[in-house]
Amino acid sequence: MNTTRPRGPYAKTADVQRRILEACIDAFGETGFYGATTKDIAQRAGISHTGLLHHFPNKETLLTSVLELCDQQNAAFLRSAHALNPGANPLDALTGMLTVVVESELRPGIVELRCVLSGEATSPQHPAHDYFAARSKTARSFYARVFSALAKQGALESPLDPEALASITTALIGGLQAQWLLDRASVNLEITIRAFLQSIVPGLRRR
Amino acid sequence: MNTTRPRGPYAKTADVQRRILEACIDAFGETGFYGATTKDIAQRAGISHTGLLHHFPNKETLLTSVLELCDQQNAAFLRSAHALNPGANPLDALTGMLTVVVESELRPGIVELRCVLSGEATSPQHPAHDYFAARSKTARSFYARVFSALAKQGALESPLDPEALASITTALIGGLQAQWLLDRASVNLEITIRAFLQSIVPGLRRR
DNA sequence: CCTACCGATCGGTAGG
DNA sequence: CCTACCGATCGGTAGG
Repeated sequence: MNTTRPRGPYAKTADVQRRILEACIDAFGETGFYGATTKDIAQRAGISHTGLLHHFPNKETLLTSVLELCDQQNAAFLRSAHALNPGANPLDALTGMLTVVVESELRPGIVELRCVLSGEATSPQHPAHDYFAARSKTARSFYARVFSALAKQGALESPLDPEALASITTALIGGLQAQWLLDRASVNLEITIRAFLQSIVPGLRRR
Repeated sequence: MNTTRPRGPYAKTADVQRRILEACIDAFGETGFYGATTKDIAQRAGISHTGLLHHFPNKETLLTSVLELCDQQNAAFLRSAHALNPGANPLDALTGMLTVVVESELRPGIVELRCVLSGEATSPQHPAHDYFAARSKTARSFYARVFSALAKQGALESPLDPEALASITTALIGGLQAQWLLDRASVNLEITIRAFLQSIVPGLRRR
């Protein structure tokens, strides 16, 4: 029985842990960190409550683990799209980030997770506060480098400086995702974000 | 004893209920609807748990009441700024909304409340889901009328249509407020939003 | 608007 | 002695 899973006694573990984190995406995405219960997460994953706590010792570890998983998946995709080097190919970076947003529409649970948790995490005492604060800073500096590189090439058409555009782009994506979750019929994530980016980066119009 | 409070047995009630709703702003803003407890809210308001439930029969009523209060305060301000008639004075409407955002910085608790609750409320089963969905629609149609009126006057300088700009403006404000809560030092709400609006509405630059 | 409580459920841990 | 769990239950606290 050769499957694609790793050999040895850890094959099952990786599988179960993955199912647990998928359950976390749903549970935290629906009611947030505070609203979710470890017992409900265990039930969704198809294991007992104590079985859950064998793999992840407490609720907070579930939170940090699921955020780590999402980051790894995002990073893996961006690497494969060669979109992580903003200085070298700023246009690729922008289209790469756009594709991530479009792909995310296929997994609304991920969008809900980020939306609900980032809202909760604005409070300093939230266990994911530092994570989201750092993530926000990282996103803004990423876009700032993209827009700076574009400006140097004369490919930026806006009276606003790169830092302001970075802040605006980050806010726009987050805010639009929230809008989309509230009313998926009348909000088109891809078209709206692309239209905004094209209005300030003419080179994006030919893609 | 003539004070500024209304006569009769209801004077104290209005006062207590106001303190309760202020406590709700803090509690819901810190941990969301799910994370907040009615006992904690009672304590913050300086009354007993059952005393709280005398004024508001359950947790959900506290939520709807506090959202109603915020809406009333916003509407009262916008009326006084003559910013609620987008067709007549589109520039006044934009500067009015900008002032609301700036004023909100003086009460971070209100910004946190909206941020945390709107995140939680993206889930359809949340008691404030319909409220935030309707609010989002209202905001977008308001800005769509503002930008349409500006376009008719030839005062709109953007390749994007009024509906897209409305969606972008709404998303930008919400997203920037979230960014500001995570890092107040490096995000300037007023300057960033004003800069964006000025980049598409030249008439705003002279204000 | 208080003290005194309820049915249930919380996050986490015991022994096996 | 390891892993992957189970049924039962801990001390406290939830909304009402």
